[in-house]
Amino acid sequence: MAADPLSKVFAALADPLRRDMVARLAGGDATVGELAEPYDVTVQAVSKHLKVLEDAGVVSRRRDAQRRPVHLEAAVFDLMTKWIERYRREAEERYRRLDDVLRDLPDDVEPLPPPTSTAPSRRPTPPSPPTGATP
Amino acid sequence: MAADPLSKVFAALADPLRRDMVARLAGGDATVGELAEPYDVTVQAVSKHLKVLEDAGVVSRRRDAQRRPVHLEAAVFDLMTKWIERYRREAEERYRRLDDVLRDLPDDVEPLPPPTSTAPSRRPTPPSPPTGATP
DNA sequence: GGTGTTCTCAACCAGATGGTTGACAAAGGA
DNA sequence: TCCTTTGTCAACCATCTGGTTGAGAACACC
Repeated sequence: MAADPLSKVFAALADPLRRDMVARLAGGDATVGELAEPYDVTVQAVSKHLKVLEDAGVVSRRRDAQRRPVHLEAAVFDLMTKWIERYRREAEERYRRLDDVLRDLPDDVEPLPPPTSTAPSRRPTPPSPPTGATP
Repeated sequence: MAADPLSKVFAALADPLRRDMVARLAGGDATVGELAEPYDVTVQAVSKHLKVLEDAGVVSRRRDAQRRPVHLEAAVFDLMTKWIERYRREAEERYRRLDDVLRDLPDDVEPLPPPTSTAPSRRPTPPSPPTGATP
């Protein structure tokens, strides 16, 4: 379970029940019992889910007597959006450039059938294999 | 594996090797062999990873003779950012309001010690239990 | 002190996941 | 035609995951 932060956040939100809890926590803190109430699972299961979310930094827990109010940490979302936006933008940029190329083609050139051949070996960096792609 | 789309996308990106492949695909399409090259795993393993990404709609594959060029589908990222931004905004909104309340407190009220008691039972809606939080 | 409430920990189980090897299909080139 | 390249499929294996039950810790209240 020593995964990188980004993997943990994505994995934490890959579960619909956990996403549902996050959605509810966006409306205010809640105890474990309150969170478990609408679901057809034991409190223990919910407690495990919360541990996953906490481990990923998505939520934090205080101590209030025997209760453990859960609090949504909106900050981690930045981590994801940054990663997503980075590569989305890069990909879109690439298509914009491709469009330019196609538009600027002199008329006597055949307009390329389907763009078959793989991108011209423009691999940006041999991205240091399994580092987690989190530069 | 009949998970909802959002779960599939999050799960697909929860693996560092898959995220790394996405990062590289943002720079241009690539074949399975090219993608596998920098990693210390078999081509079969990479093929499996690509199936996960394809199943989640993150990539698509063409057919080019015996090659299968892989293409990044930037569109699915919208799905994620929408979900993320929605609850991030909701949570931040909540804190803005909390700040307002604290600022507008009459001076004779004790400024609240550490904010201990759970949020005032303001659970917005019993959010239709295990629907997947994908409204 | 005893009781009830809230929550976590440990052990267990079924199913998913990520990796391997081996076989094979499909296409290009000798 | 035969061989090589490229990739998938199938079987197998170890580990992770999400659920359960049972036990117990920590605290409030009688």
